Amino acid sequence: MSNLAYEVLKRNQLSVTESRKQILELFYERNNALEHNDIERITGEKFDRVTIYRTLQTFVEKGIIHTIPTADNSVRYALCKDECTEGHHHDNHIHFICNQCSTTYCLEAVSVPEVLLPKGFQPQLIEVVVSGKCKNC
Amino acid sequence: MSNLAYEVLKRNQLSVTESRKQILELFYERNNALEHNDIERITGEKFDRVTIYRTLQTFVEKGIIHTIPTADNSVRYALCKDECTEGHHHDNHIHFICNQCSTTYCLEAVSVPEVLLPKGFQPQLIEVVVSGKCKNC
DNA sequence: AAAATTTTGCAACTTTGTTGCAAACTCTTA
DNA sequence: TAAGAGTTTGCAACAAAGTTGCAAAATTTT
Ligand SMILES: [Mn+2]
Ligand SMILES: [Mn+2]
Ligand SMILES: [Zn+2]
Ligand SMILES: [Zn+2]
Repeated sequence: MSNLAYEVLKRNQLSVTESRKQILELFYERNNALEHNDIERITGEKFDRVTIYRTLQTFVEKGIIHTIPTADNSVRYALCKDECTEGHHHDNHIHFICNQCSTTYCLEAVSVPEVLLPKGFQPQLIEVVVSGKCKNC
Repeated sequence: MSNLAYEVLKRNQLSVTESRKQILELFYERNNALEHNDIERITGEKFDRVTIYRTLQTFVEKGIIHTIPTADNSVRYALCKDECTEGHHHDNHIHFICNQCSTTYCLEAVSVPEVLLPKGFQPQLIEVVVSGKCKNC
């Protein structure tokens, strides 16, 4: 819905522009992770590459989307839950990357497991990325 | 020791060349993860950028080193344990990246925790990357 | 020591990401 | 609802990261 994107932008004190609206809508429609490149491809030539970079960066800063670490060096982005706010991400779920269709899922139902670190190491953030075969492959 | 690198290359049926020996020695000396860029910097202008790319790629294929996923999009490499062989990595440890000194550790002592996935998802590889403050910071 | 094989370095190119700036757009306020 | 202030966009130019083909150099085999 066009309205959701609008509301989210407003709530985050962002000017509502065509690029921001459409890129955000894309995330709501697809409901899985996207890379810069996907967005460029899907939106066609509509927005400048630089605009897409800047939009994604803004969304990350505002806590609207988060990045997902991958073994190859691509950067993927996915929607945050509502608890994330400017400068403070509170995502506590793991990620799944399908080796076949390469879809990337946020598995909100699976929370990050405890890990016991050696003496002297103080954890701040734990990222778990599982790869394998997804439910559709 | 120059000899260790030599042996490892031989065991993996790789021709022993200056670049391979020196890059591999670097991993043994430093004993933590390195990125392409580190290697270029440390070895000075001695080897071509392309050679470093190709050497790292070869080492990964042979199971001599493995890559470590990171949230920013840098690619880090670290030595594998002996059980890794051509085409088959058997690393079962987690990684720690220090936010202060940005050193990346393979925590061999900490094994990857179990994760229970939703129905339909079949795990093949689980990557755990913890970031925070390391034992030296 | 020569021949066969592999690796290297170079050049040229692609892809990815960054920056400064004027023009276009969005928001505010009267 | 129109002008002005502020923000965002697209372009150009650049920098960094990664890839490919190929001849020359090095390594391994015979
Ligand atoms: Mn996620
Ligand atoms: Mn490791
Ligand atoms: Zn799949
Ligand atoms: Zn540290």
